[in-house]
Amino acid sequence: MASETSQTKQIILNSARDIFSEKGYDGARMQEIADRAGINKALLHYYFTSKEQLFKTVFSEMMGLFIPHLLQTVSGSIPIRDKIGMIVDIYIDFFSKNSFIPVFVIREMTNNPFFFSNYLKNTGVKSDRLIHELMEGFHEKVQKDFVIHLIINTLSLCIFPFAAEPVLKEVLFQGDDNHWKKFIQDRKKTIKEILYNAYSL
Amino acid sequence: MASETSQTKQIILNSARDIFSEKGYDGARMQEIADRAGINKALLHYYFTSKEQLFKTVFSEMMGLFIPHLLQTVSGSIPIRDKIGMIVDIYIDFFSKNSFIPVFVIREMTNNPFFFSNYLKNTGVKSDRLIHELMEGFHEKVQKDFVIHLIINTLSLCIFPFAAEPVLKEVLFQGDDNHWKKFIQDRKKTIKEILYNAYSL
DNA sequence: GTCTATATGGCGATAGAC
DNA sequence: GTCTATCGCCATATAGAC
Repeated sequence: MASETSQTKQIILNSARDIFSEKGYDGARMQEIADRAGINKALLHYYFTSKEQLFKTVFSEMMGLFIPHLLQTVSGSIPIRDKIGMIVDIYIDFFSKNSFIPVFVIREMTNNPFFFSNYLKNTGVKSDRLIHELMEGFHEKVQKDFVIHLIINTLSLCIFPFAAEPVLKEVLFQGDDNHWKKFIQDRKKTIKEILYNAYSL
Repeated sequence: MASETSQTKQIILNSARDIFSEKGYDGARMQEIADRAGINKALLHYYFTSKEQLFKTVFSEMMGLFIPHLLQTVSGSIPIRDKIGMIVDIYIDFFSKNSFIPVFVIREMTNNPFFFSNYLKNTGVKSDRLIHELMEGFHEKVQKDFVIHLIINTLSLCIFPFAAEPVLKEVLFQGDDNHWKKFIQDRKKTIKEILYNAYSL
């Protein structure tokens, strides 16, 4: 029946998400995805005709987990200081619980940059409009590149630590997971201070 | 003769570096590496017994291109402000010319974190000593985590933009490469200002 | 050292029974 | 919807001539 169907499909998607996150598109094996889902390869191909189609579905699902919330915050009519603060909180909290996403996004964005920009295009995101909304948030007149630096600085400070987590945790904290978790929570405050300072907010 | 030998070997390594950078370990094909080197697969296996061995050689060679210079700067006896300034310049200049390295490092560090921490271990890098050297660079007494934030902030601001380059260039600059290059040169100044500001240097 | 040819295994995908 | 069995291809790696 229909509910059984979609349940199996969702189990496959969860399994695929885990494997693609861990191994990347090229490293992932359909067999491994099937194993983790507790089914066989044939059934996998019954629901998703190809590996690429499965991947695209997983990719869109992942983006949908945090992009809409983020866009809504950027477009909101609150002061720019609060916008930045909220975005930092959203990013750090979300990536703390889903630390595989930054790794996934960076790896696949370099493997196939058009998956990402097409996703944005298809969901109707206009980067130019977002940039102008942020520009208008400043009291004085600011240049476009000024705001782009702000965007990239925020993304860098929030995303990079998670992308590099395995090595940073190992090298700087000798693999101590509790220390790492505490450090990441500290980071919300640290990043906000840096950005408020840098942009006199 | 010996010089011919090592010349072929070096051509293979250059070729392998390009392909591994572009496609990652799993995406890279021995055939493609051989093609770009202008030889055949059999000869490739004559010089490097396995794909993994070839990869490890390339990886170490890449790390050797910028890690030593960086460590030397951190351990130097110059004021901390100058250290940070120099590190930012080194990173941005080097990655501008070798933009494949951040992508490569992030992808492979997540695929196999121990390649990286083993590399550091084998080259005798003591992260704890580096942290303490930086701590002593501040006039007032600072906590260890304070310096670790500084390190991660610097790495984030310098590395992330290159790791995300394909998407950022497409989404924020509509693929305009000249604008991107100009923007990256600006970034040296921007990053230094942010860090000097954040740490009252 | 460098080549052609081939072994060997694994992977994505399909056929077809139930 | 779910399974077993298998096809066809491609990738790494090796054998062996020159």
